Amino acid sequence: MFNPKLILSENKISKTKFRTDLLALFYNSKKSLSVEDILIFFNYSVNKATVYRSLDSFESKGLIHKVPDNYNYKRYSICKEINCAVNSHNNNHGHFICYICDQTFCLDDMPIPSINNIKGYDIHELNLTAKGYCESCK
Amino acid sequence: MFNPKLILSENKISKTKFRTDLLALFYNSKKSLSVEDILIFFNYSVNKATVYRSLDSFESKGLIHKVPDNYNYKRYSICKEINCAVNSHNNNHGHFICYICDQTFCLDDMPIPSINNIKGYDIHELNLTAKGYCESCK
DNA sequence: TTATAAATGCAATCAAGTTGCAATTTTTTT
DNA sequence: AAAAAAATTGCAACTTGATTGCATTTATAA
Repeated sequence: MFNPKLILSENKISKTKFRTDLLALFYNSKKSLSVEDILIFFNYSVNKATVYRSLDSFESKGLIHKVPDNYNYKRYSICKEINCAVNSHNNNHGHFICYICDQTFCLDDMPIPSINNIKGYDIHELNLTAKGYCESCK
Repeated sequence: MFNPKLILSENKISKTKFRTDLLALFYNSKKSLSVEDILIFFNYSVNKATVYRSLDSFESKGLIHKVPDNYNYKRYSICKEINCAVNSHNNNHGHFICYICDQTFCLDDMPIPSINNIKGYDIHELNLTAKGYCESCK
């Protein structure tokens, strides 16, 4: 079981009501979350600057990671990977974006090909994004 | 050999001086082009709205395609793929973004794994973006 | 050549995201 | 537990890539 307050403590983030609830939201959500998603969830009772700053904070502590978004908005998922740490996310999984609901899903078990070099490019990162119809929309 | 004016004609795009030059620029450039790149090339003698509208026009006719950009700016490459057509780009190749120069390159011969289905997702598109050091920057 | 359509420049506008700052809340120190 | 220090919040202003309306110009079709 996860304990949002404990996790915030361990990461030296102040346990305000909003940040505790936001982290719990991430843990309970199977979906990734955009800033708009979060504002809607909290009924716009929180300022957008606060949301952006909380997300920055969570991300820099390795609690959440950025995921690709259909419209290039900021969008995050909880970090499930054990190897995630401050500024060193194990983001070595693919993502899936649905044509219909625009939702982004982490494909934790999608195999990422290991290519280090092609045509002289020195490859250090490889991101795979699939698009199509998700389970609920197909 | 390519003939910008012919290509514009074939695609029912008016052969203005700017659009002809812009298409030639894309054909002659090994690199992808951002709006800023284009404005610099034309010494800011053209309005940015014109640039955006020209790019939209070229893209919708399948002459250029959007490529990923390090800063999420709009960035395009010439379509080399034979199968590219109006609103149906054969964008089935990888892209490489350089850590240093932020340039985006098309990896035409990068193998894209063919995955159609994973965990119940109905996959129609697969995009691979590599990052690292390009030939000039490593 | 004339009329019809497309492209251009300019300025205003839009929207996601950021920043400065004072006020509030949390955490640490005494 | 109270005081001091640090972190968080709300608000409004701002930044910036991109878009839009509209009058003017240029290109294409008749």
